[in-house]
Amino acid sequence: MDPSLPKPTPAETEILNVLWDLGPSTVRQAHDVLCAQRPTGYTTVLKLLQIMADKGLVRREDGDGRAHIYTPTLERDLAQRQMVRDLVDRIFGGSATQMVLQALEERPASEEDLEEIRQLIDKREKGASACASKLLKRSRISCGKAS
Amino acid sequence: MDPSLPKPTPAETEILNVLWDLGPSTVRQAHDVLCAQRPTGYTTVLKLLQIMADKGLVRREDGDGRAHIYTPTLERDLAQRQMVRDLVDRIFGGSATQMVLQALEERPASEEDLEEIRQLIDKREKGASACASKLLKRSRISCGKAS
DNA sequence: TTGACACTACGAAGTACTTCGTAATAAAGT
DNA sequence: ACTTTATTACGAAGTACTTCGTAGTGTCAA
Repeated sequence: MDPSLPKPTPAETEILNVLWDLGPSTVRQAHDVLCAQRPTGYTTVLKLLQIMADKGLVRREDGDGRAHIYTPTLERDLAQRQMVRDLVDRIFGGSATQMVLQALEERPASEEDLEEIRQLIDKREKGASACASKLLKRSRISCGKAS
Repeated sequence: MDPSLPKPTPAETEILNVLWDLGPSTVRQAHDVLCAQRPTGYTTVLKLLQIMADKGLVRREDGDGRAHIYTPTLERDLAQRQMVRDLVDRIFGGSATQMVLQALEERPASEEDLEEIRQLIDKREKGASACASKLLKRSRISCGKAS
């Protein structure tokens, strides 16, 4: 069903972002948004979408009028995960953890963000190994001073 | 000093990985390793390294014999961070948090890994909350949330 | 010295990516 | 019907990436 789609190129990724934001769109709609970000020719967007349709990155359907409607083949989060995977394989030796550490190093995340990540980890740990002892080890916000 | 080096291409990244693993190396050393991973011509590696030297991705020095010695310009972790940042900007709208969430979604990390991440978050949060509660003296940096 | 060898320099071919111009076509207005 | 307008199809130019072959050059041993 999904015979491993090709990795979108930079220009293609830009278009995918627009489609994910807008939902199924015509060339014109995509072009208008894209053009607001960066001067772009209409036929450039058209061509890109045609190529992407050939590659299977987008689906092309007929709309009311003559304009076609383009829809990304993959959901945004799925595509994101694939791209993350690609990066992890290429430069982190397959260790997502290493990448996460670098990512957290790079940008100061807000407290809410950190909390969100923490919750995901909690869920993970709970699910991954139902080791009861681990659960006790968990303390919410550590209020102590330096470690 | 570091006039924003160009982003390494896939083939260049492969070579950088080898150089980071091996340390400063000759073309032959890099080629041997690379060739073990995937059949590669010697002059291909040579050419790539020459191009990378032109771009500033590697430094080229004279070795004992005729062979030059190539060294990555950037430390591995720094380069990794740049590439992460690039990905985050291109497909996560600049939110490293979103990427971390997807990364953790994608691959089941080991418990040790999760613990490591948790510790980093703890350190982070402590820094932030310490700023909020303890160091409220206005003489310090006014600490809004991390922007 | 000369031949063998290792390394470098250079060029060129093949592919992919990006961009746009032009022509063809269909819809809509006058 | 005819002109205008919006859309698609196609091709082509320019750049970048990847790969490798060939030629040049220096080193060392016999």
